[in-house]
Amino acid sequence: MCGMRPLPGFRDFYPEDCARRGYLLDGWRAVACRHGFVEVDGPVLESMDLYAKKNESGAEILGQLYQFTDRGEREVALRPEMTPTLARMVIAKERDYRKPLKWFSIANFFRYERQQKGRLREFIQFNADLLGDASTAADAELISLAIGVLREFGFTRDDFVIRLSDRRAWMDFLAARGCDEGAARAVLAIIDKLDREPEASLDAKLAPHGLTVAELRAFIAAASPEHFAPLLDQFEARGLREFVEVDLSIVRGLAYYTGLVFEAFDRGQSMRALAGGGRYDNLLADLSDGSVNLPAIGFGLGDVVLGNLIEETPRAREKMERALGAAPAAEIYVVIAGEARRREALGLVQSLRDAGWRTDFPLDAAKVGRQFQTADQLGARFAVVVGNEWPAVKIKTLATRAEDSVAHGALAEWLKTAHV
RNA sequence: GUGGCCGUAGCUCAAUGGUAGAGUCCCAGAUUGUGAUUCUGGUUGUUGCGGGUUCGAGUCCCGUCGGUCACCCCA
Repeated sequence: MCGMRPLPGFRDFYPEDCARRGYLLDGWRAVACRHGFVEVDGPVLESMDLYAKKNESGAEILGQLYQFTDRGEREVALRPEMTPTLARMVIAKERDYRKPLKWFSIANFFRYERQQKGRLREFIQFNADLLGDASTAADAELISLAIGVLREFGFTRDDFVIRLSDRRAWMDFLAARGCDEGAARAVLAIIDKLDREPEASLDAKLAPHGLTVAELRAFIAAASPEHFAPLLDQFEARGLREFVEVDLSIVRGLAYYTGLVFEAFDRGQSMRALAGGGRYDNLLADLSDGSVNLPAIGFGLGDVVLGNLIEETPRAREKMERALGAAPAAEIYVVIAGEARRREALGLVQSLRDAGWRTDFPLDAAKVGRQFQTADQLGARFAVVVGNEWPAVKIKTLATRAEDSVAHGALAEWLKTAHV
């Protein structure tokens, strides 16, 4: 009310929302580290030049920037993606690091677009990039990370698939059909819409290039597996072959991709791509005017679509709920049964906290029944009752309602054995 | 930027153009030290906002803001 809502496309994170977000970020970070990637980050605010330089033709992209003039008269923008920042960082200090670079980042991004399912104006994205290695082994390593991230949340081959494609296959095909590079780019944009636009309208767009939808579909259907055989073998060796398939209809929208491109989809096809990426072997050289020439491959994965798919997939949702349930607001609730013992209870609370237990207690005098109810609602495993029996305390295991009694000095030991 | 649908209590939703309601949540209590149920009581509304039609508008019309979905775009 009172107009005190967050801006369109922006989110408040209440405790349960923060817990969910933490679950996603922890999973991303854990899997990336497990794959030998290290974390990097950059500023939320960047100079406009960083984006203007990369997208000479991208007036559309510039129009989606949160852009303004700062108090120092600088033209700046909130970051809409990680790649320009990453490219700048790599170009500046790449000689300080052994190759290949295996970097990942977890960052929030801002795009001024109308929101819809799976798309907001501020979102969080996991980005991973492998730089300085142009091999198929590097391709497989990066895509395996994408698979690993999705599997981490409980998804299986029944839930998602990575579609592999290669722009070089298309460029060779189109060159053989007489398209120059500019025409080929235009055709790629049309291929990107194959399933979304009526065939007749696509045929009309293809006519100037001497092509038809039928011919494109025939090429997609005839996708030569030999070309992908070395890559597919890498997944075979990792036991991940079932998570990938070749699909040349994937071309991705960005102009800077130079070869392999891929997208992750939910098997139900009920939402937009979960993740997408590809090779951009020329970008660093282009941005650094040739001074840094590193091949690179990377992908991004957003929190919004991933969160939606987790909610819609029972196996994944249950896994998340288990994880969140395992981290209650309090493990131990100290019940103060007699206010005369509040000082002793405070000392006990402090010692439990120092010992590493998530501990809570009532700030005000309250009925014992109410205190137990609070303990229950916080998700505590144990209630420790401090009252007349001091220096002994009662320990109640809330789930079983079993009660035990120990000297307060022996509580830490009791909890340690009970916890195992 | 374009279009469809939607906007009523904190939340989920009712109400033929005729007195704005239910459930839930939250708070308090049910003979003073034991939590899931139950019972009782209580708070909460400029019906998103602004105009218009009408004797009368939550309801119909226009605008606006927001939500949602699709187009555009997808880094």
